[in-house]
Amino acid sequence: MTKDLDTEGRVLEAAKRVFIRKGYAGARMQEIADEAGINKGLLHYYFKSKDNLFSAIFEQAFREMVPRQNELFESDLPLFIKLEQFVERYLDFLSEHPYLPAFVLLELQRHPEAFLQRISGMDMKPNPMKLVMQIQMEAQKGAIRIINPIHLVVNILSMCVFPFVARPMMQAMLQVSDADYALFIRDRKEVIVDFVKNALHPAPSTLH
Amino acid sequence: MTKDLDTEGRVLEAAKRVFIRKGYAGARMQEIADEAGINKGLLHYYFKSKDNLFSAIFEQAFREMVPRQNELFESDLPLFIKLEQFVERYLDFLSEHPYLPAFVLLELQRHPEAFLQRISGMDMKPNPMKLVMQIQMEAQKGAIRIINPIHLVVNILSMCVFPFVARPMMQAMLQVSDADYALFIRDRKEVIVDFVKNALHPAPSTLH
DNA sequence: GTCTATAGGTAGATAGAC
DNA sequence: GTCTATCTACCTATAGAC
Repeated sequence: MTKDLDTEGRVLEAAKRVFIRKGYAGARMQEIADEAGINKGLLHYYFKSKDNLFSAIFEQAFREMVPRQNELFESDLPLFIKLEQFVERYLDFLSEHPYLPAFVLLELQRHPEAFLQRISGMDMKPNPMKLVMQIQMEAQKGAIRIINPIHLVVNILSMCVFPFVARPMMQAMLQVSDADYALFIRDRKEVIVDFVKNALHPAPSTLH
Repeated sequence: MTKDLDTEGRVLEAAKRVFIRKGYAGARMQEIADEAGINKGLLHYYFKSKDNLFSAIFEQAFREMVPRQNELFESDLPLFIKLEQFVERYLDFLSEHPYLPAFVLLELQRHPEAFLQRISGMDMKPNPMKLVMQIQMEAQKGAIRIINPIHLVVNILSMCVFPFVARPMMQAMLQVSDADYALFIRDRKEVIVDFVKNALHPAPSTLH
């Protein structure tokens, strides 16, 4: 599957696998070379240092995660249609890259200075402001309950992403196999959409 | 503040700080020794190896996080009271230990074999079954909407924990300072409780 | 218990042959 | 471009004086 790539491409593929599995500190240049089917010397020929190689991988991973969020933030669809589309697509994407969120979020937490400024130079900071405006408009029209839009966005992202970040603990808690967890995630598409729709329903709550 | 502890206690405190900040692979025994105000040799006198020391720290961190979840799972209070109490207390706890969830969840993801079996020997696996039963009862009575209880539990945990795991990205997205983020978290207590209550409201949704 | 010194291994990086 | 061999630095762990 990686046989048709040139050497630099194979290195990037291998580095991505190893860095995502082990993190920056746990990754070994030797292991990346082994997975790419080359030797250490050649690694440094293509990427001068471990830092360089990691930056390339991290930026790529970040570029994969964030534009999917911007789908939610920047499309012009009606609110609930947008919500459905986003949850559907994002959960599909995360199911195909289940270790990506933990990698991005954790490395971000461990090297905040270095990367936050690199990201600002990437002009792809997630920008939820358009969505925030849309939510406020809907609330003013009375179409949905009044809610702080920022918290709503964070709630949606939380329910989508957290099951991937916390997967080992969730699986231990629920005592389910890998296959069953995949089914569980698939079910969440509908569950999350319904949950949010109901939470936004404009009828006043009489529960206490 | 750590002056009144004996050496072993100071080592544990220092190790916890360093491991949580850097992770297992990124932590250095030298740094732990420095933070504890002793030298490397003495570290090995108390804990034979880095692995040993890490296990002690990880188990302690795990023991701090999980019983708080069990508060939600095992108390006998009415559903919504329990929910309010849990969100309030868990967010307070996480605010005091903001880096704990990322540490536990990530190291769990990177050493699944070793720790999942250790945890099963700790007889403190989170067990949500009692809460699941309670949710089913309430739904049968018609007091709340019919919902898969497992997904409801995961939704609640997600909305509480995710903002701490994803903090750097959230702060970049929302462009808020550390102090403002603390206020944001404080606001979430009420937001999450309201959001869940409304989502569970038994009135049928007419939105589309 | 606490220290210094160092062994033993491995990491990232470079030099140079082909 | 790709390899082998090697340098240098650092990390974990141990030995042994006090």
